Amino acid sequence: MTSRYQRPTGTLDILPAERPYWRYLEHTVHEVMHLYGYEQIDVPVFEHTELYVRGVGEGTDIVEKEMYTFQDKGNDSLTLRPEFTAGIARAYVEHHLYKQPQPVKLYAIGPVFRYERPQAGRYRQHTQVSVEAFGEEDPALDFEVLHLAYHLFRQLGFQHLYFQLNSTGCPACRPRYVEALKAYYLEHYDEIDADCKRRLQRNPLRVLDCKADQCQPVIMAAPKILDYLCDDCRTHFHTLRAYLDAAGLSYVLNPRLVRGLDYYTKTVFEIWAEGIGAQAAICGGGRYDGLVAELGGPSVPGIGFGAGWERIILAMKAQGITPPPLPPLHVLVAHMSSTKATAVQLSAQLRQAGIATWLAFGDRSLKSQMREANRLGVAYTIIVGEGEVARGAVTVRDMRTGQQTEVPLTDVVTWLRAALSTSPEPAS
RNA sequence: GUGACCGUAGCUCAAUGGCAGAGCACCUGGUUGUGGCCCAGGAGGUUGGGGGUUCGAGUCCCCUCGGUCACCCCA
Repeated sequence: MTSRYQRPTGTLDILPAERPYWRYLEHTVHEVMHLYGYEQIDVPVFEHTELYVRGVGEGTDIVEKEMYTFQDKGNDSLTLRPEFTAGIARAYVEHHLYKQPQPVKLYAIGPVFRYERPQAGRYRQHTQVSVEAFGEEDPALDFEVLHLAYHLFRQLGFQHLYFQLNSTGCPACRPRYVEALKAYYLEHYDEIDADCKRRLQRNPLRVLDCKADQCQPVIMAAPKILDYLCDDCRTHFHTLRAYLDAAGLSYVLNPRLVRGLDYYTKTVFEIWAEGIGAQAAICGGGRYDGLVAELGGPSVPGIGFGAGWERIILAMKAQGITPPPLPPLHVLVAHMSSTKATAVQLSAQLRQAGIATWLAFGDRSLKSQMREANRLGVAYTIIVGEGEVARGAVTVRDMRTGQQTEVPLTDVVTWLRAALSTSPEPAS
């Protein structure tokens, strides 16, 4: 049957079979965040449109063509969040968190929305964990954030990931670099493709990560931003690298790494995974020292990153990382149709006693109910048979050994608790 | 927004323009009340939708919807 309704383009239903990945990610993220002293925050799924225009930047693709913007009934222009950082920075300012001891270290988990053409690892609604630390310019904080990301992925079981690191300078030094880059590109104007000609006008730094073969020689010989950093940025970057090197956190120095959001300053980084298509970045972020001020707050530095759940899961599958399975049910209650009433009451008692129970429905053969029990992987099947009920008892079958025991109804809970505690690993 | 490829059973896929099929999954039986393995049987389809060509369309053509992948860009 073809379904009358289907999910909107670029959205995902996460069916039970997929859930273990999500549960595992969520669990691991909370654990690692706590380990590094980060606290969870939740911000609205939509904000005033202006926040993103100011925060993310007017000329960015996100703002120009990817936002889900709508008018509400009060004629306010609202936008489904296309990223977390602006909303979290807004909350930081709105609740005067800059008056608390700094740095304020936060993380958030939830859906973000961008109107894009879907492809491998890219969806219109996707899930991110966003990590943000405000109020500290010490490169030790950059190190901490990078190390947190590294730790998170190691904890998840990743072996082969590629850390990409760069510095994009600050308002003091970046303009000089952009001028130099533009001048260089104008000299090579007829060697670059149409996209790059357009980038040169709109967002010059982006020419650096052009993928067109034609542009590669030009990129290779282009001026490097690291040669243009001001003293402050250079010192910051070198200190961070020293910390990373000492910690044995290996990375690729990638002078072509630039990011599409306007707020980034100094440190920028991404983590790439293989085997998940063209959208290889499972994590991306950097420092945004001007953002809080841009949003009307005090001049407070910040750094953070976002990591995309769906891409992480793709990468896990590509690398053969499987999440721990959910625990199966403890018991299935099977019955003859004549004993169903007893079975129904027993299932309620078992659940009240904390025993995970599947009740067989309908009037089916015991064979069929046993097959169901086998499929569910329960440790025990409780057979509510006529003879047993007449004696005030049930038969309990150990699904691993096949051994059966008649247990008085009044003792079933105690019996099962004892049995389940001695054999926590159910039959599979 | 641009481009390429693809829509057949719940899933993965067959079917030269000529009877819509297989494997897996599901259900039932093989045991008057017993799972897995095995065996037998069953159910399940508007071939995404609409139009056209043709004696005849899953197959060819057009439109449309959807998916996938890539570009742009991003997690």
